[in-house]
Amino acid sequence: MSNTNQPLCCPPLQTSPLDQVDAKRLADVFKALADPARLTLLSHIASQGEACACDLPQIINKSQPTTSHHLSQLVACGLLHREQRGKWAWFSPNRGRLAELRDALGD
Amino acid sequence: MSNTNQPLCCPPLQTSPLDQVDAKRLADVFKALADPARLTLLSHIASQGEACACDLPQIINKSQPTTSHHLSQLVACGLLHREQRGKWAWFSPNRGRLAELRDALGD
DNA sequence: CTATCGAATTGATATTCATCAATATATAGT
DNA sequence: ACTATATATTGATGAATATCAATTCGATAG
Repeated sequence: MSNTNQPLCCPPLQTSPLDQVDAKRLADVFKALADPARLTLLSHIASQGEACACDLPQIINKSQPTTSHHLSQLVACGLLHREQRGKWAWFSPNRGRLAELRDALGD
Repeated sequence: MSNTNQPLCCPPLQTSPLDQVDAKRLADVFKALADPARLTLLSHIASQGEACACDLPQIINKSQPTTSHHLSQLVACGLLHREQRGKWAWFSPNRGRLAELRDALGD
């Protein structure tokens, strides 16, 4: 999907009309936030600073594959970073991306 | 759906873990933003200050019923206000709600 | 090299959602 | 009341998505 290191897009929503490309890019990120389980994951990870994948199925009360799937989506749209440490996968928030989102919403 | 005049929810995502109720509430609003057509509508309306429904199908290049459906969703989650003026329906942004969303994302 | 354990992928299913054509509702003017 | 126009609702359909069980992939330890 999108390159996580590249800026997301666009001047603030309320300032000038979005063009088609930016609307699609933004929608893809909001899509990732449009699910209670993913919001819970993101919030949990962001408030801790980081979290091990091994602990996350219990946080959202879903199976391991489902949890993995949600995490992948958050990584794919650049909201989370993933790091392998030995056998374990650790996730941390991409606060820059969250700031970009805030800016896109705002004035 | 949710009461538009009531505050949306929750301390910032990155500050403390969302509880289930807040996660659901937030997800519902993000769901409304998770579509390019709705983002385009919101952005168009917010940058103009207001807009007549009559002009909006051409903005997103979709049918009148589809456009109406998208507008309803944006109103339902409190992102847009709707006002009837004679035969026409006018929509304006709920900037307060957008600010709440920004706060929910941010630090 | 093999066994083990954590995480991702595959395949299947049920649900949600975007979209449009057709129809209904509402508002204004004659 | 009747007509015309703007918007909403209904019903149907195809596409996308969340979820899990089963399997595969990957990494470490013996």
